[in-house]
Amino acid sequence: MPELPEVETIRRHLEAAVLGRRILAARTHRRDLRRPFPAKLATRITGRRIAALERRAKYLIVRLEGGIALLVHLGMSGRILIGPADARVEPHVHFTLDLDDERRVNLQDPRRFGMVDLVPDDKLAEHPLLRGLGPEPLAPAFNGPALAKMLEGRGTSIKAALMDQRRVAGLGNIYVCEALFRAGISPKRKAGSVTGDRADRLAVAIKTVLADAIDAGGSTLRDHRLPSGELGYFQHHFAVYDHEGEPCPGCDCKTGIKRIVQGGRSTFYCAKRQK
DNA sequence: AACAAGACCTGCATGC
DNA sequence: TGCATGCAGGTCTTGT
Repeated sequence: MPELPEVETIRRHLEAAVLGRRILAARTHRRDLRRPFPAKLATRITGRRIAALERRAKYLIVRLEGGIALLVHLGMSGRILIGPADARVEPHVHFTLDLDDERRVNLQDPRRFGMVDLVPDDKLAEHPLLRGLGPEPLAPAFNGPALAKMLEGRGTSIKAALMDQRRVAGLGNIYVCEALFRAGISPKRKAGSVTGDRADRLAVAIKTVLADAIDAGGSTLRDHRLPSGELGYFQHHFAVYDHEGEPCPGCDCKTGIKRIVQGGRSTFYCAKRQK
């Protein structure tokens, strides 16, 4: 499910809804997701207040008082929903936090590709899952030259390079396709050939598509929900993603939007407009 | 070292 | 109706 805009949307809504609340009870409802839940997780976080909500790439970081943080990844199908603390636990809800205002935070993830870890604040920066991540694309320092440098010498496709979290952090299949369309760059182009003006255009396209998607609450194809249960609606603004066979919104070409497979994932693009 | 392919899981749409 | 197939927002591991 979630790429950077979906995680950022969830982060913002959680910040408004649960910042400062105390965890009265925490429960895991199975022993693992993609990886095991940390040992004694519930015991170690019970009684603590939620001190900050942050995001790095597609990871949500829930800082708790006392110098520890939950590191959460939502995989493909994960959501975080807030509901009443006395409600029945829904199917596929694997982790719950009962708060001091009679509400419950539910982590629901049918495919269980997500994960939760518990990390001391001073160990976060060197955590194995965060250590190797590339730059945040919405940071001011991310620009054409910085992007070109990350892509320098890469023989792989620009599509595959942008999907690689070590190069740019937080992009996934949807927003890579959409950014390449906005920048007029073919997904098949060699990553290392994206330099100069092209890299400038791509950096701007990445920033704007992410910002637009965050403004729209992310994209709900199937699973993504805001913590309130509301849908995101950026899917209505896709130019190419999931639009195989439809006319290209940017030109009058006859072929329309094509779908190819790169690295086992669908890529959508306009062969005329993207070079 | 870089890159592609396979594995991990469930649910849903499609077609026979 | 039932069953098989393929596909889905991501990463991690394995093999070339």
